[in-house]
Amino acid sequence: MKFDPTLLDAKWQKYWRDNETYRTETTSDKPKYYVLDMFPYPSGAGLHVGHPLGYIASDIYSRYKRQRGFNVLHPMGFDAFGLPAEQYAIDTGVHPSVSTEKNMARYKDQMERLALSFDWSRAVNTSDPKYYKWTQWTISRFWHNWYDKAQKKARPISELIAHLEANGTEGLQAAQTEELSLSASDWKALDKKGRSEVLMNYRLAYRSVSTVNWCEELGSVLANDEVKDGKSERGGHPVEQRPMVQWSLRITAYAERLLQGLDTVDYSEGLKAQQANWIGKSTGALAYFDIEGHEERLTVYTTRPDTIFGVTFMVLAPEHEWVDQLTTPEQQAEIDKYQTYVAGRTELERQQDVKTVSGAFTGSYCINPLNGKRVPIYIAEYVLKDYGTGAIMAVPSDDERDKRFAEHFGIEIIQVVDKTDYPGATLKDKVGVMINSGFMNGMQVPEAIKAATQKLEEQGRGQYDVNYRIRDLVFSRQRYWGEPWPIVYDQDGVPEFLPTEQLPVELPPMEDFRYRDGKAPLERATDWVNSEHGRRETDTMPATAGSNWYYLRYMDPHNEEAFVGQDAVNYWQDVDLYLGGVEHAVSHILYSRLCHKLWFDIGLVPTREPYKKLFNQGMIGAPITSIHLARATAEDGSEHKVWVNFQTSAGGGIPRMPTSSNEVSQTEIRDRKVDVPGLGTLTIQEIELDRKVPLRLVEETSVDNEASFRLYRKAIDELDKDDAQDAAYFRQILSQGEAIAWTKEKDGREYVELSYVMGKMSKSKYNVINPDDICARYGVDCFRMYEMFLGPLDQAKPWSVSGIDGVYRFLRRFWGLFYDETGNFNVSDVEPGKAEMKSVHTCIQKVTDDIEKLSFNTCVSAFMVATNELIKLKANQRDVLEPLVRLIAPFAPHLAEELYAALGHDGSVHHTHWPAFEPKWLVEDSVTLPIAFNGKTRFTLEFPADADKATVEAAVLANAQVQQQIGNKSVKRVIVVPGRMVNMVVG
RNA sequence: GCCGACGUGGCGGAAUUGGUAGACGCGCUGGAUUCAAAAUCCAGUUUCUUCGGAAGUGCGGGUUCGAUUCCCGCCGUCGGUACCA
Repeated sequence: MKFDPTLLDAKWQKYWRDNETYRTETTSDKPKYYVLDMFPYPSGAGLHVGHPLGYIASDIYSRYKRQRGFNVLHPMGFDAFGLPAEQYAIDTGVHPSVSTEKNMARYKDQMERLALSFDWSRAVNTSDPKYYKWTQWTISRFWHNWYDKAQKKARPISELIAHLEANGTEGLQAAQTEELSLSASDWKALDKKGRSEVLMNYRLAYRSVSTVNWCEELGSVLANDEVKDGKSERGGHPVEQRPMVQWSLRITAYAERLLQGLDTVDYSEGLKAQQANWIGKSTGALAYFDIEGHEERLTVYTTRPDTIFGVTFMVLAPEHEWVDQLTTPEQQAEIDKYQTYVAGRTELERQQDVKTVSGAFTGSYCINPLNGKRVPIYIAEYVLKDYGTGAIMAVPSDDERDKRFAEHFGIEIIQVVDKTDYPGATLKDKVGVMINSGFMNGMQVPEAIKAATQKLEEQGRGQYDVNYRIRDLVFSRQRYWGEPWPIVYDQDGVPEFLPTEQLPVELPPMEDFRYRDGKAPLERATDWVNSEHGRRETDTMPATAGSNWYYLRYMDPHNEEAFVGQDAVNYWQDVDLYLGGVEHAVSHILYSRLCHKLWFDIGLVPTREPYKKLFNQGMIGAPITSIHLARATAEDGSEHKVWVNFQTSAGGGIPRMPTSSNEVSQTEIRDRKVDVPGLGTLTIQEIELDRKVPLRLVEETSVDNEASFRLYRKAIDELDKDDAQDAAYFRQILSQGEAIAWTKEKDGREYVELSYVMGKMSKSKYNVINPDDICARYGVDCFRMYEMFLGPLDQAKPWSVSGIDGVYRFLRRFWGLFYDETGNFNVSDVEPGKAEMKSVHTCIQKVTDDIEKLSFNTCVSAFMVATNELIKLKANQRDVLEPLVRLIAPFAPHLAEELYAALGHDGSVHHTHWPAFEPKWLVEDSVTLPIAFNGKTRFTLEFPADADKATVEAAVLANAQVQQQIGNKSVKRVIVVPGRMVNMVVG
């Protein structure tokens, strides 16, 4: 049989389907191993070559673990709810349920085609009512619980009610929206509505008025992580801050545990840092400042209580609730004016311009609790309402922003920390010696922080405090395509979470679900809203609701009694290896960790963390090529249309791979001159057209070792019928620059040089490279191994097809170990020699180690090395080749299956054991050691493998070559590292 | 600004706890085979060189018998994040 990958692909994929080779038992006597991929949103563009990188890696690992005797759970599903599907529906008129269904089928086909060993009987779809019944149920657990800070865990609301009935809020240490003070009789006196409002203050899923990111364009609020640079991550629409009634999850209750849990999991340092950063823990103190002429004391949070003697003014956020009371009649006009100014600023404006100092004086004064000094109270937008207490004590000597403010308003600056010993130190470094600070004078900063905090506490004017940057998770969206909140309101507007029997609350079928007139689309489904149980909530949940818990559903996907069965979760426990893109590193991981911790608290899951090990694969990008038509003027004043290449005209160097989903920023044209043959130097006036060019029309060449992309004139004619519109468009734009556009090659072909950047593959950028064509041409095994061979898994890399031939050659050579040139099976049962066995076992050791390290690129190279060696040895013995087949099975499943059968076995190679590494084959009689002089290797010498240090040293010194090197110098020292090398210090 | 990652041939990238830098692959050069091409096979391929060697892993120091690896200080690239008090 000759090597024909296309034939093998078809044959064995059918076999696997027919035999359900990858079916996973829910429980087993075998040890479990759970390998999870982040499930995709099924977009209309299908899979591109970037998607499978992580899937192939996790597949190899899963197959490896199966062969090591584990019961492996390796599932796949679809994250089908969310904005993209809905937006697509609005644009095209196709209902999201229809487009999603179609796209999922296509994704599944493509994944099966790549031989990914998913157990499809376990697939989930977040938009399926059978699934989102339980998504709604998971959120009910938030509703039915509160967080007890004393016990550091969630407890049922019923226990909170019992506490309120017995003691009111006395002794209650709960995570809450605001501090409540209520006696037991107060509680008992409350009616249903009143009690509901009190409980809402404690529930882990709660409704409140909060300042949210509102995006008018999308007609919905957005979570903090859905906002980038003051714009919506999806679509780049403007986002404003707006107070609204919203459902939220009380993630702040878990801030500390989410932070500490990071020490117990195997995530990369960078990822842990990102999570920790998002949680944003800081320690410091609250300080209470008396306000002249007022009863209340102003509370501020500071990380530097030691600098309190340097306080010369106070600042409140412009939206702070006390601003009105504190404003004196004389200052009223100024404060009003400033508040109006701030309210008119968008989030983006506020972020972009942080250097401008602005603020207004309220007219009121505070008293410094430690030195009694009278300080003025200002408002300014650099103080944020939502962080700390929304008010600060300003220390202009040690804070850059306070300093700018003080200088601008002519406020006194008092030095309190002598940092002469620490040049360049900032406030955050917390170093220096205290001066002008009363009892703290002479103390080092860390000591002074403790002293100041202690003093505040003693006097009842402050206390030690911990602050977290993380905000509660806004969990409402005013959109259609998501899980409805299963909440109904009675006549008095008291909300009730529907019981499990009444779930799921299904989305009503709607034709038109555009956001309109400031109302959520579901509000228009009036029959649905006015249900027999009461008026329904019309907000839906964000896309993260479904992905928070999907890893649990895979364990037991068809359970109709529970979100996951106890037996299943007790067996599978948690995810051992989680693979996915770095773009989900913060939000998705953090939110599902939150959910898991709640479920742990209430006894639903046995582990504290959902994902033991998390690995982020790098993105595969492709060039995004663009053509630019510019209007330019020549020196004689005549006007021309010219093609310009942004990179070359800007001299901007070689574009690199971005590693996130960020949009590629357009390079500015710094140098506005272009040379055009026959016209001289032209000055570019304006870019008239800027159009992405489909990558398949582009030829890549290399000019001065830099990649260069060219569009040839005749390529336009190759646009097929599907792209008739594009073809016409390109003809049109190309004709506009006709006179001077084309550069002629020697052979007469004409081209335009294109600008390019490396970026994420996307349909809209015309740079999607589809794996199907490559698989059809080289076979799936080759595609899989090539993707792994591209480089380390966690690194971002550009897709390049150059090099795939090398992998293809390797596979054919590997095949050639089993079959001769005429296609006859040619494996002998002769006992192999030592050299052959050494090759194989070197390979077994290397591949086994490297799979464990997820270093798949080096595995491929180990296979190549072994194959090259065995070909040289003309090895064709069964005992050499059979272990190799089992070893390569996770990488090239079709090839391995075929060869395994050819070797005379029944059943699948993927159900066999992993070849055992036997170190004895690597033992050599002699070793070759490098001989170095003063650390520089000169030559090598051979020694018996068991020679000790003294023997080697003696042999080296007796060697003629060594003596020649030494010459007339003397040997000062000889270092012998047995089995490694010899180094001689001569001089 | 802060946090994190990275920097090795023409290119993608290898190098166990510090121990022969450049594995493996691409590309390129030469050769074999062929009427010819493709495919395949063989050899070479860091740079410089007076052909003895010498230098070399972003730059400058340090530790060490020995540094791509460890330490200090820079430079550059990428990613995340930010009036967070």
